[in-house]
Amino acid sequence: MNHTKKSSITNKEFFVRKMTKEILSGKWSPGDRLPSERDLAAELGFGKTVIHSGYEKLATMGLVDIKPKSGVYVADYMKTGNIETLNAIIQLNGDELSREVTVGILDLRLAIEGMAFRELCLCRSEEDIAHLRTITKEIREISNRVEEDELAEYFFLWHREICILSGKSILTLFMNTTHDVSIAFWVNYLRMYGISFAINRLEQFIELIDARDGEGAYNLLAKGISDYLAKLENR
Amino acid sequence: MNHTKKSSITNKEFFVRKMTKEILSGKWSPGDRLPSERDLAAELGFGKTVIHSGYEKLATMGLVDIKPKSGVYVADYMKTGNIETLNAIIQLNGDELSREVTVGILDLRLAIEGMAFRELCLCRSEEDIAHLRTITKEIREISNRVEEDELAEYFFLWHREICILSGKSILTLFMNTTHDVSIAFWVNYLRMYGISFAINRLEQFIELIDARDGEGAYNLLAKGISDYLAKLENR
DNA sequence: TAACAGATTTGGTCGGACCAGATAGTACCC
DNA sequence: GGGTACTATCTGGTCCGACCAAATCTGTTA
Repeated sequence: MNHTKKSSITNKEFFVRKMTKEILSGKWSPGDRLPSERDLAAELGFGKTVIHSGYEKLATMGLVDIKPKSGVYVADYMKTGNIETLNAIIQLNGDELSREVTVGILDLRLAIEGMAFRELCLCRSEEDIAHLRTITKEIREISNRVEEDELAEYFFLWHREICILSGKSILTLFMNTTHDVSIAFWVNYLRMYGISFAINRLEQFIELIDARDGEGAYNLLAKGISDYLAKLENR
Repeated sequence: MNHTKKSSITNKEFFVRKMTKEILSGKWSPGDRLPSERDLAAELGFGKTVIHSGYEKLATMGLVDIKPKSGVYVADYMKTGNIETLNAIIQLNGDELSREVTVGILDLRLAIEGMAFRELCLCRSEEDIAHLRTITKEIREISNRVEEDELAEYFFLWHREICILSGKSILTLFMNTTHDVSIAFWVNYLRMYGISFAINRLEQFIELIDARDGEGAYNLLAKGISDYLAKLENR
């Protein structure tokens, strides 16, 4: 059983990817009944356990509805899907974000991070500032020797750190929920503005937090977002 | 194998709940290595498949990290968790929402639904208005004969309908992501304001959408949220 | 002390079995 | 002909015990 890409891919993963592609490409329509676990197991040569587990995964991705003792049906995922569904769609499209998706993400980021910035400015300690400076310095050091995917991850972690330091753990949990979709955004962002500009922006945020200027940090975030959207527009 | 509570509870559910309690109660610390699938299976008298499946579930809840061929480790869930983690925490606390969580949810709702209201006011058709009136009428009719949980579900669906009708499917996906946590909110809301007030509020929204007054709808939403928080404060 | 090789432990997979609810077909009765 | 009750079958859900390959540990060797 060789799946060409990685020999480490499991049968479950293979099945999940196969079905994801089939569903998102429109081979099946919402409401369609998918083959039973037994039939698929026999057809693909996998165990029923694998198909069962795979269907469960697809259900958490919002792509199928499992009706016990009845069957597995393609979900109306544009109505009932969730972030996981969005992640699947983005991955299939090769990390290309539509403008609509981008606007949606940035609106959420403004809500989440804006709140985090304000909270952090109220409670930030000297250690917090020092910590932010340290990880920013680290990003600058590694920035010219890592892939853009990895760098995007670091930028995500930097902004998540704001949520963590703010002490409002609920913000961190929401932030993590948008992880995959945020990475796709950061890759685009870094391509558009360049690494140097992006890191400078991080340092500007730190200065504002150091000065306990919550409104300033919020406004800088809002301005950065509207600039990005404008630049995206006349590209 | 009798678990006293419900005879219908599966071994997998039993295991997941047990581990969820143990992890969230602090019996294990982030980074701790949990017992191997085999050991737990032997200890609890379950099959290894059950434990395996249970660990997978706990991983999607963000409570554990599974390192293949190595072991299962308790995740630093307050840093790396997601919405699923939040759902687990809320369920363990008996659907009681802390003020911090409530504020976080409402901030997100304002971002998501506020955008949906504005978009809908730009593109709403006569059919949209008629549809909203219909489902609102349905809610009024069933409101005195269903459980509060079910009614909360209807209120969630009403607000999700705003996202769907707005045509911005990304908003719907985000909205669905907050489902569980939103239900907990709506139960609280309906208890606090009463059913009649809540339904009247829905009808006010419809009038504003009919008049294409996006700002008005946004402001009404924002006012409703700040009122709710204020009422929550001096309770 | 460092590196290699084998034994052990680990999560992942598999297929066969059983359960109980859903479903559809059939025979029956009014 | 239309409704009803029964039954055979199909479904997802669960469970077990065995096997696999990779990660890890251990003890020996150079």
